[in-house]
Amino acid sequence: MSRNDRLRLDNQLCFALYACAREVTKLYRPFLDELGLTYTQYVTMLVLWETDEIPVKTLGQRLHLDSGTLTPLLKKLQAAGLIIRERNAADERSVIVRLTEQGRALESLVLEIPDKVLCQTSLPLEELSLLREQLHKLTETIHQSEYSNLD
Amino acid sequence: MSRNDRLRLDNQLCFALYACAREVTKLYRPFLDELGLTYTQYVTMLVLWETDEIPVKTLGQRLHLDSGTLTPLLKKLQAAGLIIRERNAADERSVIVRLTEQGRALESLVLEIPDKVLCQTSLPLEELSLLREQLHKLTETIHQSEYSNLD
DNA sequence: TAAAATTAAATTGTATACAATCAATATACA
DNA sequence: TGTATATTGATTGTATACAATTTAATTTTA
Repeated sequence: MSRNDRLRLDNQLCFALYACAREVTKLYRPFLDELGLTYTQYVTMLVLWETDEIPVKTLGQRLHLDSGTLTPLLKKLQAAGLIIRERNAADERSVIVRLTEQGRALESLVLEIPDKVLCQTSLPLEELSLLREQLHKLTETIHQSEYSNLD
Repeated sequence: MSRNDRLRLDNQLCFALYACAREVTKLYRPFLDELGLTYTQYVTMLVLWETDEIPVKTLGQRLHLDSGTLTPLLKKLQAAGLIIRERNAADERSVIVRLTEQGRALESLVLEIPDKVLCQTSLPLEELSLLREQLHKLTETIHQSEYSNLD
């Protein structure tokens, strides 16, 4: 690749990711708006539906988000009646997030959303699945290299 | 895929994109910090190095960003002396963004960054290139479907 | 075991994102 | 021509992201 081409926006993997992530997120918005959830709140709920009673720390590791993002977001979910936050009695430094009945019930209203969104991409399921695996791999590799940089 | 699996975070293409995009962006931060640029400011500069003297509107289409994001960002780039913003004399509704000498000079300091970042992903170039193409395709498909929804 | 180091959240400050609205300008067309 | 419509940026308000710092609790260690 020539010196010039290397900086072309369309040759940047980072920009392809950045733009694509935002476009896909936009597809979720109309569905999530109906439920009063933002996209980040939605993925947070996905984790909680998988693993209830989880420390903020673990939630952050799962979502690649820190407390600066999660604390205000979780306060909003709590204000909406979907979760409860309480200190871990065994270790008061830790805050445990727990679903309310209402929070648990919301899962059934969300079940169809991923399919509806994927349909709009009009790509074969297999291709989407492959893409997802490649992204996981890349994310993991980067994450590993970040940890190894802590030496 | 079972009813349960469909909502698993790790099965969501959207989350794979969302997390991966943020991880890759983080790889740029140390390099961009040295130059006093944020990631969004960096991709904005990439467009300007390709196409100088561009309306805000076109810049937004290229970056998939609207004026709510671009206006304050461009004011910061102007304050940093990298660009000039001026109304188009031929159409006063439009604002033209133009590089300063300093803005143009910055390109040479950025040339090596993409390679340095990609190295850290330790993926074969060919694989990265394929991934980029798939993302472009997906982004375009979504974008098209958004336009067709305007009926 | 008391001081030092570590850990987990919360807080603070800066910079996006983006929907919704507004204001200025330009265009269409009756 | 004169007005309705459309276009372009700017503004406002809400919600992330994330670095850096602070606070409180726990663990390590001299």
